Amino acid sequence: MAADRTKPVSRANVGTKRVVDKSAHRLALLDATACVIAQHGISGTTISRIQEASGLSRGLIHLHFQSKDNLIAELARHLDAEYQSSRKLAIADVGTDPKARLREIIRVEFSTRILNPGTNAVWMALRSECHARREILRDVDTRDWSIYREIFSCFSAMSGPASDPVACRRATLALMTMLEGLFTDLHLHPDNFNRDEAVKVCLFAADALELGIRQASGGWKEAQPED
Amino acid sequence: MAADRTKPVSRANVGTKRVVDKSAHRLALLDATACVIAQHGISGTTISRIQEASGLSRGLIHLHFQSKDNLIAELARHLDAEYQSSRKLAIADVGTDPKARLREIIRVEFSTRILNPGTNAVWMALRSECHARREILRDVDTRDWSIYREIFSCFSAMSGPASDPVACRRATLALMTMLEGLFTDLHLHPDNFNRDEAVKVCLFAADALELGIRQASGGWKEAQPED
DNA sequence: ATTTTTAATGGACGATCGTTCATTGTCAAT
DNA sequence: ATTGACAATGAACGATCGTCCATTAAAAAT
Repeated sequence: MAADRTKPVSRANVGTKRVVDKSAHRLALLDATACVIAQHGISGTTISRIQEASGLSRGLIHLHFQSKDNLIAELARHLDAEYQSSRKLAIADVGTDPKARLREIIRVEFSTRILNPGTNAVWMALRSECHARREILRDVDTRDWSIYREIFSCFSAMSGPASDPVACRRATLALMTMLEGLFTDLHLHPDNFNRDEAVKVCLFAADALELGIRQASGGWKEAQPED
Repeated sequence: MAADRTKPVSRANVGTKRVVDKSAHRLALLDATACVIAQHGISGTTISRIQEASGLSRGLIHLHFQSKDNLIAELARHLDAEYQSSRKLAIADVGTDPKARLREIIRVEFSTRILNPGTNAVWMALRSECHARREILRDVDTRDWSIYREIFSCFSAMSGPASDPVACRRATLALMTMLEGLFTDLHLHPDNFNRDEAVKVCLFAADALELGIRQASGGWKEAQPED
């Protein structure tokens, strides 16, 4: 038994029950914070309310996160990471057909996993404060520009080899900002918002934008070779 | 002179120098509040900071507005009224040609009078809190749906008499949500944002959406009668 | 010239804010 | 069984919050 002493004890407690509980508390606090922000707005978000919503003790908040500001910054990081992984997982096994890919990219953005009134309200709140809290800017930045490259390549591929890159760029920005605007709509009208109709609006716009790219790329004759 | 006594004194002091000063202070406070929100976020907006930004006395805030919450609600009303009147004035003398009208509607939304980083940040902040502050919901609601009717009628007229109303509706929503999304972009990237390019993206999308409506309305033959 | 009315001031109030820290509870190692 | 390490607690702190109100200043009415 004394031989164990030679071990550096290695700090590798990771995996014990304790550690699990700790990270569970961490998640519970992040979740509670999100709930409070969604319900009371960022200006009504206080440590007391977060404590109440989480059911955990007051001091725990400063044990896991050092300050309230840091808690909010970590929430931004957490939400961004969750959004990114959810999205990438959801579109991982879609084929290479650009039209099908674009449809799926749009559909996924409106899936309940990614877009729901609660989470969306938190995104809006964090974004509105991005200048007062510089550290969250990267995490709330239009949900990452990786989606830009994906949509751009879809439009490029859909519109044929001679597609005008400027037109593709504008179509991509148009669709991306549409998604943003629809999220705002959901935030303002959580009860009236119709997911299916929102998807249809996007799909209609995607088709229209493809037509726009084709026209901008000059001529219609060779524009529909494989349709 | 004594005869004046018979007058009910009529409380019609409106127009005196006093009243003018009063409303000037009111505007100064609203402006200062907007600046503080834009700079510090809604969670960093305090009476002290508003006082400091306005240069007026502390008690004045509660003299003009009864409470901080009411001050913010009045700011929402004020900004909405200013946006509405600016917009209507700007597109008042545009002709009836639907394409020209639509172009002007878009152009006006990105005019510095209506869209600037400071005001836009306040819109974002107020919107994010619309559920915690129900009284401002009407004023921050996607900048009024009057713009919906205008864009819809433009698309309808542009796409010919047989245009599919469902397609027109979707195109209108697409363009409106694009505007929303571009405002979010300006908020997140006030330095990178390019007004002219934003307008071009919208105009490109408007053209594309017109094509989309035409296609959805069935056939191309009679769709371009006057083009 | 005097009174009345109203705008404006800013010090002070209690409440609540975010944070700290001495203490307690709970496992793992000995 | 005892010890050491760390998670967890919540009472208490000073700071700042939004608000109130006694007081002053200034204009209007007499």
